[in-house]
Amino acid sequence: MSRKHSADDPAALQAAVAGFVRAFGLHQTETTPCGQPISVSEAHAMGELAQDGELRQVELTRRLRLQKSTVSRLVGQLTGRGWVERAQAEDDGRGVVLRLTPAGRQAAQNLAEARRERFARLLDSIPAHERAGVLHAFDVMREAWDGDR
Amino acid sequence: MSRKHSADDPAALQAAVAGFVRAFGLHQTETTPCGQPISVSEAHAMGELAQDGELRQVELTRRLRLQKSTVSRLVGQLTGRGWVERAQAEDDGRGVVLRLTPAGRQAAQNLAEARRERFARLLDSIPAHERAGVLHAFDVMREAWDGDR
DNA sequence: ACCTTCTGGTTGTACGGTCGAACCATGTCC
DNA sequence: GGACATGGTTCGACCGTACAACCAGAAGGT
Repeated sequence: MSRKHSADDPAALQAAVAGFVRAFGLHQTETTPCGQPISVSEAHAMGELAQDGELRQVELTRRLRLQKSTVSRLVGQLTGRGWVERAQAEDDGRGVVLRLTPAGRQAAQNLAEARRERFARLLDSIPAHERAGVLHAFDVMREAWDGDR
Repeated sequence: MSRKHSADDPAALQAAVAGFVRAFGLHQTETTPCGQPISVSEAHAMGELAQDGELRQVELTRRLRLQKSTVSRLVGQLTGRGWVERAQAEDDGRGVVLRLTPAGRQAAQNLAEARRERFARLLDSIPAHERAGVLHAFDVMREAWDGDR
């Protein structure tokens, strides 16, 4: 596929990442790569909430790496859908605690299922002997990126 | 980082990809992950043009996986910056051929350099023995994604 | 030749995600 | 108690993308 490139050539890595990004359609904002009618950030937010049960809004902001204003609006949309409810933090009068409603839990489950199916199909297309390596690679990349940013 | 997960668990792959996407800040539209003051799509377009020298607009559309209207506007911006010029295709009266201007070539070179530096730093943060694997992983992912979409 | 259909591009319109700044309330520290 | 920091909200703006309508040139059939 890619032209001759050593593994130590930055251009090779760049090309590989760029290809991946484009293929996944990560610049298309209003649809999740898995085809769900929900924005990527919303999907991520739902994932975090489903996983943690309860989450401080500021913590969600940190995890999503967005501005607090953006997250505020984002959460507003999710509550608008009836998926999330806000509550006052007990230990901090300023804080907002986010929690999934029953409908939200259902939605998160559906999202997770769709995602699981999509990724299961994807996984099927990855030769079995490559899987562990691929998985590992993304972790390595994320850590490396965080490490020197 | 992630909890115990087998390499055959779709959720593991999903989590790995999600983490990577967020870490790279791919939702920030008007800055390239490398910190350049240019949109991701513009950067990709410049890369393609620099690589091919000449490119039919429709081909660029295909490679960037965008709508033709979006690309038309995108190209308009690049010509506005004086980086790209449009010409009539010789073999097709409808077609538009895109070419970098000298300034565009310079800009592309600067972008490439910034990208190279960023990825070189990133590469430095990746243990040497992981590099080939990481590189390979992105290719595998892209192919797998294309394969069953 | 003519008509139809397809294809490459452009323009208008709308939508939606993100940011920055201004502002408020609460917590924290000296 | 005053100064500063922190968590949230609201407002205004920007920009990338999609969809639809439209146009002009190409391709193919009759």
